[in-house]
Amino acid sequence: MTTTEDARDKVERKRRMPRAERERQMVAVAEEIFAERGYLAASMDEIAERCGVSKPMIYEYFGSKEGLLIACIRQARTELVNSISQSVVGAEEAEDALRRAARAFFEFTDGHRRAWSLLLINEAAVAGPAALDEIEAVRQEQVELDIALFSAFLPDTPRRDLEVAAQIVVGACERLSLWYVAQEDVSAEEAADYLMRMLWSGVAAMVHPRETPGDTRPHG
Amino acid sequence: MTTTEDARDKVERKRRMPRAERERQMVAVAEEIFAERGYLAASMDEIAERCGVSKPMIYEYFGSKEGLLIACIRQARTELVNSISQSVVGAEEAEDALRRAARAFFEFTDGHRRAWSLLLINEAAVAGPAALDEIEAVRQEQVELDIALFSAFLPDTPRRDLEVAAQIVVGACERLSLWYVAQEDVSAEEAADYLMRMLWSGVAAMVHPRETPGDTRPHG
DNA sequence: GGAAGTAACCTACTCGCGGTAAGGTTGACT
DNA sequence: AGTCAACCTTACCGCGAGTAGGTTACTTCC
Repeated sequence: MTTTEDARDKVERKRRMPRAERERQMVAVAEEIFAERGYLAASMDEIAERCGVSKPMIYEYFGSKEGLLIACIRQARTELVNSISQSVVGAEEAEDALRRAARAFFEFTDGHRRAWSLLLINEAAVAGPAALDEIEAVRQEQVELDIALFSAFLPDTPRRDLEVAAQIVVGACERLSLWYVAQEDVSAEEAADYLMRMLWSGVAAMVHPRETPGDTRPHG
Repeated sequence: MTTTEDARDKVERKRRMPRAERERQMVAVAEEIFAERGYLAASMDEIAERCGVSKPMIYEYFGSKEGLLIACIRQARTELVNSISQSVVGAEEAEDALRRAARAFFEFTDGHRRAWSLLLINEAAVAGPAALDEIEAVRQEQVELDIALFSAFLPDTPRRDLEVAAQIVVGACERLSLWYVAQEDVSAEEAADYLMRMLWSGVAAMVHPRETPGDTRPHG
């Protein structure tokens, strides 16, 4: 019969796909369902069904529910890193670079809420240690990025001071992003400005501790 | 038979307990198992067994696994709030109060790791929206505490500025606490000093924005 | 065109765990 | 002694993660 299928011309339903393409689709669908129902409430059967495929296919490609989550996290991480990396090219001093990076970060969290919710550790620890490690790796990457950024523009500063500054910046960004997406009248740029107003003087003071009045430094 | 039981004199095993006491025991055991295995891997049967009781008792008292988790979170929250509240009595200016609060916070996260791991949202979002709300309530309480602390010592500052400052402080504390417990040669006091060095000048500048050179405030 | 090989896919199952129904035991108070 | 309530148990259900084993369709080579 020439008409190989009957009503199957309906926008290419039930197509067979090569592995790479199917994997991409599965990750996209999973990201959506994880974000919408939460990791626990999301069922593998539902994800499979929305892919137009049966459950064992997902296990074939990703091994486990946690494996699928990790794939989603990895993708979100890549997107985030790309956004931030692109935002800092062209910056000529540390302050400018940090402001740009912060702005890109806030824009990302606002625009890619699904992806961001996966990175928020919210849905991770549930799945086992591997997913948690994956999330911590994302944060550590942020920290390293900040350290690189500081030390590139402001050398000869103790590693530990850089690390502390970076940890604080990352923590502040994370919390501030949650606050800012809840406010309707605050833009990513304003959020970044708030952050810089609060943090930059401290970063600068820590990084080259000169001419800081009323400075009560800890010990050494 | 006078010997009502045989080998039951072994440190009061299988005693009957009044509800309040049993509930306390269950929360203590659950906190331990949640922290040690993670929420998902922790089984209600195991918790029941370690309590020397059968599973339906837990459901009788806490309704669900999530309910038990929430009870644990509430208790950890109470302990944390008590620690911080006590630490700030006697402070006479905002800077001192914030430093004491930060120090108490770091000491708590180091000393009560089990309790703290529950508050770290790590184990929460898994359980459903209620547990997540419970965790967010803890953070919001921290934020309110900071706002109260700032505004008590430094009045006539826009509410929004206080809120931003508080969010940043909370985020920074959270991240810094994770960093500091991993370092063996950093005390809670030093961590608090780091925090103050990085943040205080920004907080002070935001709270009364005078004589801040190069100040590019956002918009209004 | 057809056999052979392989990549994509499915049906039908097991099993562990959260949650529950229905009933048993113990002690306090009359 | 009898009763009532609080404490506690055994024995089950259903759902969803994960799997064993077979089927379909596309490519390749003659």
